Amino acid sequence: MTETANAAVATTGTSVMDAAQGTGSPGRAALLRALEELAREQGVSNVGLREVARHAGLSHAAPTHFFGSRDGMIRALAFEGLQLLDDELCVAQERDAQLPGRERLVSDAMEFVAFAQRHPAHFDAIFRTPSAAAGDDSLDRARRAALDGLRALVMEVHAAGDISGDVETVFLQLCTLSHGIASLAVDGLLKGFDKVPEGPNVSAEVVERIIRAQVAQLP
Amino acid sequence: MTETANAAVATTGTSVMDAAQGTGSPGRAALLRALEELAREQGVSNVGLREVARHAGLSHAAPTHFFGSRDGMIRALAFEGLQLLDDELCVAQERDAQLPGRERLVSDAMEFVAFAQRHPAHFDAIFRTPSAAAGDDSLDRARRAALDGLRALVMEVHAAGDISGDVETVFLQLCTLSHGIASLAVDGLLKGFDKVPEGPNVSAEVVERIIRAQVAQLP
DNA sequence: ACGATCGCTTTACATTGTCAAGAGGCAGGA
DNA sequence: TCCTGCCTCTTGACAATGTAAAGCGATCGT
Repeated sequence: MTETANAAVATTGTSVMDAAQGTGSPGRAALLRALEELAREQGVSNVGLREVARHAGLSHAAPTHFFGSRDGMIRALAFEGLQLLDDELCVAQERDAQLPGRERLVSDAMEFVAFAQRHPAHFDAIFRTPSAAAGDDSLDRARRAALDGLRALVMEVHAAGDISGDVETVFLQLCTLSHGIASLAVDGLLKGFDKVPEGPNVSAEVVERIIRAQVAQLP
Repeated sequence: MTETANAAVATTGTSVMDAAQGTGSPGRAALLRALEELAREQGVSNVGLREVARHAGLSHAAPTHFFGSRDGMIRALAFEGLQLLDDELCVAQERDAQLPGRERLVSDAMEFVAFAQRHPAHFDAIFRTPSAAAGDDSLDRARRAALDGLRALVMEVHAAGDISGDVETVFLQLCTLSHGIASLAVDGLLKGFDKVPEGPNVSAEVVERIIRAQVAQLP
């Protein structure tokens, strides 16, 4: 039983996504909440297995029981985060369905950055701890699937004639730009720039200015 | 002597930059080389203090002797990397001095992600391990200084009339886009996209396509 | 010649991640 | 009813880690 625990959970669900929350024993959920809270302050890769257990009020071996290993625990948080990301992006796309095409692109990219700032621990686990996910292709697939929503939106806006140019390149531009903003914002590395006010997290206005400039410039 | 070792080194040099290589005892240099090699495969935050010492053929306490702590060791790698980044960006800017304005922007941004792919351990230490640098404002300042070259270039190109629009926003666009590409490329997260060939590291052509599209669209 | 500093090791200790072996409870079947 | 198995979780142990303190030889300034 090296990592069968989460592997089983990951392949049992109906969709690829509902792996994390699926069958939630109270202990398991408490551990994930503790991990999230600690990782939000220290970064995922700096939280310890036993620290999480202590914070959740359980014995030091509880995490390995549920997740198989420390990496398994982080993977579980990543899956939970992908589910969350998918949900939030879906409701945002619904909400903005009647906006003009380019506005929908702006909104979607902003929503991605907002997700990273709302759930920094999840964001970290999903996109910035690939070492913990090495050899787990299910996470790779889930990660890619979560981005398909944005890809589809780009194609839709392109088909409607609101933008032109190569669809995949536009998609890559939006992905990398959003990821860059989110990463820098979460790490507090955007603080030193002009026009970026200090504060707990980067204001949405700055994010919006960057993304809006980007989208407005699309061919 | 909590962290006086590197703090002393960091404030002794003539410039802010030459902190890492400055006074290099052979042991210290060997440790940094070992750290770089190990971090290039495992990621900075997954390499252990004793592992580095072993790899360098020294006793397990050698790193703390030179760097004060594990975090100090990572900070030292970050400073070394900033020096390196500054150098490489400078020679690139000289080399491209006679190119048209927008080409210089493209080249500079590409040089940044090339740096990240050439020196993933340094890139990681500089921009993606802020927890290790917490409370060390000298690293913050050095990080920002390293980006001033790009900012100056943007201002120059703007002054020459090759681009218009808000300079700081353009600068932020280029920074966040480059950082996003570099981060995803280093973590191997760009592999699953269409148009991105598989391989050890993302080909420069893809990077160029994204950045070139970005720059071409600037107002 | 001699103390001080540099470069590094040895020893020691608290803490971590992981494994094996349970303990207690709840379900279902005989 | 009792037995069996599973599910949740603990206890105990072990190797490995990060950090601190003390020490040891060489080199250097005085």
